[in-house]
Amino acid sequence: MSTAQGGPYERAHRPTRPEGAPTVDRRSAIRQAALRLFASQGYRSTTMTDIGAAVGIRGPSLYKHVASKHELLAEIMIDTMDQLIADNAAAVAGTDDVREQLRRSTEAHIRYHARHRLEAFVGNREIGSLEQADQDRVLSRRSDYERRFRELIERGVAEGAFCVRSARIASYSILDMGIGVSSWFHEGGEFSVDQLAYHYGDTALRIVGARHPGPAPQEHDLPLG
Amino acid sequence: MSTAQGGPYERAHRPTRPEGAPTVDRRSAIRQAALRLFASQGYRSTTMTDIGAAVGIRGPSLYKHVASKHELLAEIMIDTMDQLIADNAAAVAGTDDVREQLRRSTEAHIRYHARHRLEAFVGNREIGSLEQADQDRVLSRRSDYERRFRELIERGVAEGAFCVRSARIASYSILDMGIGVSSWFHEGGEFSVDQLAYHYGDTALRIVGARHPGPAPQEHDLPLG
DNA sequence: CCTACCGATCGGTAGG
DNA sequence: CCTACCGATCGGTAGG
Repeated sequence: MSTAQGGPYERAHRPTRPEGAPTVDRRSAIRQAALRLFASQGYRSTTMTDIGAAVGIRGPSLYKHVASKHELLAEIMIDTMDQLIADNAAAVAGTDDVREQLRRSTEAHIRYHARHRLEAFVGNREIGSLEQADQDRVLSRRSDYERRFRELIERGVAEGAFCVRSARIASYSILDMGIGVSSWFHEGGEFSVDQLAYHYGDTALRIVGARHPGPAPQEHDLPLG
Repeated sequence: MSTAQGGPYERAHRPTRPEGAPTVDRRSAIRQAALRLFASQGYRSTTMTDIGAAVGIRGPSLYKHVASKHELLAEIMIDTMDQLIADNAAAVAGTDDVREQLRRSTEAHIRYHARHRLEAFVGNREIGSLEQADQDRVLSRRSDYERRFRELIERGVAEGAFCVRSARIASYSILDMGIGVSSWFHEGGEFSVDQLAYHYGDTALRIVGARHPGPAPQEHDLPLG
């Protein structure tokens, strides 16, 4: 059940590293190990002993670097939402065209869920494992993030660029597709991250029934069109 | 949150029911309570004491009705996949038109995820909590289910009815949208289950770039079209 | 960074 | 269907 067990031997009382230098490094190693374990075994099934073993120390020694197991999970999930929001802000900042903004927002969404599969996966599965205060922090960020997509689509509809019955459901559709990516994507498969992002950018535009820009309104034969 | 709690009183040593009659009823009550608790707290955080309390008995008494906590989870998840596959088989059986088959498949998918939110939610979150043999059973059914959508889309492309770059990704997109529904849908909201299913049926046809049937090929202005 | 250990929890069994 | 309880696990602390 445990992981990087170097075997029960040659472990007793290895002296500390050359004096406190790589402590910062150590902390991120712990976080990374925790993330991997949370993703593969679940938060609840991962023990401090597991996390310690993954970085070569005992469970109780982790408390020199982190305050608690909860803190590790909360940090991962809050940072994930902050990154998604920051990426989205950058995506919409580059253009005024609502179609292009939706394409870039979707690409950023997909890129994050493909490149940071584990963070996204844990972030979506372990919300209920957070303490109330941290759960509130994550959920309010998630609401912000969802609103960005919804309002973008509403604007597209208002401008006549998009055609959907419900901007809310269209935004959920696009977001949920991306969340799914974090479950099945792996590098080295049929598509690269960039190809995947571009593909989903197109799909998002299909979902919202995007019409080509230009002076003359165009016809198309889509359902709901 | 709990169900048939008769209160903590009048509980000590109630004699068994009129001889083995409602045992079947009891068992499904236990299963329903377990499902609710697994969904809200997670499998690992739900105790046999919790489940027992939800049906008005003590934890150890559950073992008169179920073999183990694992069995409860495995049953829920396997039945869920069997139901999805059966619904899909019924959906495609009613017509030969590939567009209509995709629409009905998507509607059935959405309907299940809206009507059986908890089953779908638990089924997607707790795969890692299953024992190996049960996990294999669930994953092989899931593969079957995914293949049905993928092959349907491949056929649509071959017939010239659909236009996608990757049938696999298109099928994941549609399936993942549905999975998402089980996270946010609740009855009494903006849409009924039927409206939601119809809406997503349209969206699926947009995703695959469905063209209208008929002798004359038509033009449209979709990306990837 | 370690060992020793506390306090609490939990799935399941024994025996009635 | 109950109480009593076993065996195991776990997050975190004490003290070095």
